[in-house]
Amino acid sequence: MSAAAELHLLRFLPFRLNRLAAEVSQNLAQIYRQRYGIDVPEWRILATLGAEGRCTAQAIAASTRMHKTRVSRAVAFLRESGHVRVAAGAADGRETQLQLTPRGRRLYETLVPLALARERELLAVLEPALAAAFLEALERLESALQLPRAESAPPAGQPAGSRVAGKASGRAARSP
Amino acid sequence: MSAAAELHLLRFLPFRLNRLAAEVSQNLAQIYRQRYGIDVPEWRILATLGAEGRCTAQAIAASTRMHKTRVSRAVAFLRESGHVRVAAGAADGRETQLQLTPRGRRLYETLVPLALARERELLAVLEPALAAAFLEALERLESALQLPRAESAPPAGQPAGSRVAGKASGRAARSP
DNA sequence: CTACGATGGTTGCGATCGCAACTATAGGAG
DNA sequence: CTCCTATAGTTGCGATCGCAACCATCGTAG
Repeated sequence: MSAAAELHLLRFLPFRLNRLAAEVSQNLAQIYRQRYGIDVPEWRILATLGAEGRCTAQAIAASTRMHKTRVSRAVAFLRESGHVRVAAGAADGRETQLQLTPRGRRLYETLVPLALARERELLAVLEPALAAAFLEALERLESALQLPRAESAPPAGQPAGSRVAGKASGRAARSP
Repeated sequence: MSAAAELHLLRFLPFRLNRLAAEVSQNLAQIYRQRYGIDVPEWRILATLGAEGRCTAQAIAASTRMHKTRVSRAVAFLRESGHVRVAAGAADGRETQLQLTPRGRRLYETLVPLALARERELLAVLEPALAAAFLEALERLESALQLPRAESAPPAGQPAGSRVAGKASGRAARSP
């Protein structure tokens, strides 16, 4: 009866998930931190606004599960740097509709290909069937934990974005 | 042509991994933070020492990929709280061999079942084949990113710890 | 119209983290 | 033996984060 289970950290799922996520994030974050002067929270806001067009800070916080203070500060930074501005039609006096400026859009369009390339690079180490299973499992876990999920299934073969672009250019660097 | 690639954050793998890991971690961390007064870094050290028996701070940092200052501070805390002590046979004057005190061992043996239960609970939302695929994919990704991995495959059915010992019980609560 | 609870967003503050610098010991090279 | 470099571990410091408190506005009840 008195069986104390042994636990090897390197086989413990929560630890492994954390470590993997941290590693993946750091790789990617370093690129847009050093080259474009933005950090993870800022990137998430750019990505949300880039896809959604416009939404409130509250909506960003809800879908990304970032704390609202984190969103607030990152938005303040992006507004000062001219990547984000408040949208005109302010229905509710409390909320602030946000959207990308042209400059923010250019930065977004510069970052997206990098992000997608990194994602593909990651999934490339899994053969297609395994990758599909992995994504399926991810979806299940997210569902079980009641995390916000994208509605429709991604176009087969491309887990995240899919479209390609003629555009490339855009020079939206920063540094402070 | 200027169709910029769209990227939906909710389908973007690095983001999803981060969010999932944070969610899983937080769930678990809250338990041993509130009930036992230890935090994630401390837990990782307990887990490492519990399984390894004894090792240096450097070894802990390497295998967990925590920054050495984080390890240093967590070890300091665990030593003050009487869960960890320096082991006798100090070969090298620079390093410090660490090990659990009996009290640390009791806390470890209290936490392990909670951790394993949580892990099982998580994997239970995946049917066995999918869970196996998920773990396989995880392993591949870790390998691709050159993260430290456990050597031998886990006994089928039990992803993490498995072994039993004679010891059990112990009441090792704390709070500060 | 005024009062009041709820919500969107910001700010003060304490805690944590990582980097860089530091101390101390180890292990050669001359 | 002394110098020099590398490694184990600690500490000072600035940056980030989350919580709680706060401000402003909305919606509703009286």
